[in-house]
Amino acid sequence: MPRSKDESTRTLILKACRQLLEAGQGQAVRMSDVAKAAGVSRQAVYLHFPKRADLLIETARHIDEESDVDARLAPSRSATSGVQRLDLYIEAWGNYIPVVIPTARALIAMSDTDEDARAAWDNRMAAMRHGCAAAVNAITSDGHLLDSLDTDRATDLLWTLLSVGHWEDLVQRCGWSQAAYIASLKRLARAALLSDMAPANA
Amino acid sequence: MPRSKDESTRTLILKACRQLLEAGQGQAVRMSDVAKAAGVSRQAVYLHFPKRADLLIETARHIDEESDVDARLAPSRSATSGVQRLDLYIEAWGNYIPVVIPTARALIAMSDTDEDARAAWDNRMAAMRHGCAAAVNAITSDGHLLDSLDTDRATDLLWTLLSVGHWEDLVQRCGWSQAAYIASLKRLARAALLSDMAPANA
DNA sequence: TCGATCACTTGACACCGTGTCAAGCCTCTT
DNA sequence: AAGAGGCTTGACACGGTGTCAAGTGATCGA
Repeated sequence: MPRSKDESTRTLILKACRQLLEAGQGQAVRMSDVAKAAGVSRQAVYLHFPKRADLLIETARHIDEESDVDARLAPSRSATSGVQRLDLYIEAWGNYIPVVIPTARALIAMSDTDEDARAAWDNRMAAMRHGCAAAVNAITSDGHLLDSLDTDRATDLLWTLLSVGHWEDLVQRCGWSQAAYIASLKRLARAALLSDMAPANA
Repeated sequence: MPRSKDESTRTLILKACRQLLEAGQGQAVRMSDVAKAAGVSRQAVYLHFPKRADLLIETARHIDEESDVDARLAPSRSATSGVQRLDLYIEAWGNYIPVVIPTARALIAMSDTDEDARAAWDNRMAAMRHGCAAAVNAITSDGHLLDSLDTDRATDLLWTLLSVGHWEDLVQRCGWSQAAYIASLKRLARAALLSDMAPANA
């Protein structure tokens, strides 16, 4: 029974994996769990994803597609000022974090032991960094970057402020609402990057 | 052969564990590795530390003692202004992070699967938070806290800025020097917490 | 209609790291 | 001489990953 075309076994597994990661808070999701949840044998999972790392990596990609990550980032790309670009990027990425975080956590945990997982996560973080760099460049073009910062350092700073760890700390450990997180990050990023010459509000 | 008193087997194991964690960058340190490094049987390790989590927790405590963590924190406690207390606390904790980070990483990794490890790490973070709260309170007393923040939120913010994740991002992933990290964090914390009324330099 | 192939199932097994257990050994104490 | 403490040795159970071989049953092409 080769499955209906649009609900291929592969997709079924990815959805099951995602769901388990989102449901089982902090619990390690095993290959057998995923198989059971997908209504498929454990070996079927290995047929599609040779290693656990592959499954997690592909689950992350699957989430990217399902939640149209490109569309989320579009607004910031068409911003008309550096500060606006900064704000819109923070909104886009900051609101995407809660979507990927369960899978991201699993991937990060695997990074300790698995080279592929590590590379995949680094890749994602590099991509995110490009967005940061773009915002910093826009701010620099406007002449609003803090004098004491060069663009690389500013990018480093913004990148770390937007790290998933920071989100986890504020939202999950401190119990901030998502809205409060976004608002705070906008303030923080401005305070960290902008010179006094820059406009105080967007 | 019951060991010389000041180099008890227990201490030998703790030192070996610490050394392995510091040397083997990112490699998972196994119980058998520790035993071998301590020149002791694997069972001897289990005799002193029933679970791997116990070993890691005690290693962290051992590091605290060896590097006199209390002495490090003393200066910030005797600060004469809020801003100074903030600076001194950032220096104390920020310079301690590189000392504990290898053990901390291992402990954090275990937190995913081990409840004791999780509790131990949460404890440490709670203690760190108290230092943050003290600094925030001192700033508040001086009337320098940003109007839009209450003390809890300000503490949350400072606590997340001082998280080990933030340090890892800037120092390990972005390659910042420790000095640059400390300097940047002082700026960032001031920008995040202080009102315009506050003195610009310490 | 036969037979090949594809997609999956079943069940076994190796490997690794953690944690447990039992027996033995050496040395220091009384 | 007896005991006890502190360690060693070697075995084993368990759980999770990853592998392998054989088998099943639809579907598709000749």
